[in-house]
Amino acid sequence: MNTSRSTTDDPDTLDRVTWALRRADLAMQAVKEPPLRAVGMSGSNYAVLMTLRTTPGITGAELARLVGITPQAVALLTAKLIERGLIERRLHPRHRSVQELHLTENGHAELEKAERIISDLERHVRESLGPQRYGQLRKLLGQVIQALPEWTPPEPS
Amino acid sequence: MNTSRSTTDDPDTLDRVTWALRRADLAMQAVKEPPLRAVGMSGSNYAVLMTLRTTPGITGAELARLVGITPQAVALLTAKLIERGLIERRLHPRHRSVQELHLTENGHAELEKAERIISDLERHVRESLGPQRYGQLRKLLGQVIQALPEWTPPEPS
DNA sequence: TGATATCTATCAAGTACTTGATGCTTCGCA
DNA sequence: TGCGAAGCATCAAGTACTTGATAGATATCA
Repeated sequence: MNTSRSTTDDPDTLDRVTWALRRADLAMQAVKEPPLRAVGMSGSNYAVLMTLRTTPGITGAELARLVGITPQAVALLTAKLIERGLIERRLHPRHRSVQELHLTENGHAELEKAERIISDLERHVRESLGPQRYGQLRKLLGQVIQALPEWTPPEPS
Repeated sequence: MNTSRSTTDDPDTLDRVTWALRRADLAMQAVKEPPLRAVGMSGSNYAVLMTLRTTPGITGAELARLVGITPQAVALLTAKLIERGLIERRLHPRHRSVQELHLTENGHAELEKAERIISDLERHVRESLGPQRYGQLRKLLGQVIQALPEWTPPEPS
């Protein structure tokens, strides 16, 4: 728990947004993983269920792209979640081999437990920053997400 | 390459900073991993070398905490980096069994190749956001990193 | 000085992914 | 209508970590 040294937080490195973003996400994972595990939900599980809630009926491949993992990994994850009865597969109306993924009733309930933890963390961040800067950060992150895909790596000189 | 659908970017989910942060880092990883690999450097490698540059003489355990992985994982990573001649171990002045990690001459040079890529990405983000908002984002992320460890998870009601 | 606690490194075994390759199904087009 | 291209799912094998446990070295304090 002592990050007091925090040598990586010196201006030289943190003045890069790319690095600050990485470190911030890392710190976020570090604090939210343990309580999530306590309610039986890993970070990946949460990401999958959360995505499934906002985009019901998504296919495995689409899910993979959104969460940032491979289709194979999705297959493994979903298999376990189906076994636990948190999600279910239905037939796709057009494609027969493709299968839609949906949250079950139980899945919604379990997700809600995790949500209580995350929204408390969210509240803490908002109160630490204040509503003004909290809103700014939210907006700026959205803009970064939009801007990133436009980038093309430089030619090796 | 088509993230045109982007269903997870809707206001309902992205209005959470915790989620936006995750997605932004994911998107960042997605664009920077391929070019980094092209110069023979994985994301973990880069993080290790970068941390070692700003904090020379760090121990494996300290490195593990800063990068957010286990000491065992550090041992595996460093073993390969030593084999490639990018870093080296020296004896710790006080503890005999503890070993300091340092970047080699070669390591600095290789890191520089990766740096060219990252700083180009950094430039793109800065130009997309504009200097004003870029600076804000940098500052806000720093504040989030500081605020996170203070949080304690809620009691299960 | 010597017992206890702490921090380091590392071995062993398991888990969560990855890259690579294949078959099936639908779609666009001649 | 039939051919080729593209997208989805899944099998197999390898890699990058993880949790769990152990041993050695130093600091703390009675």
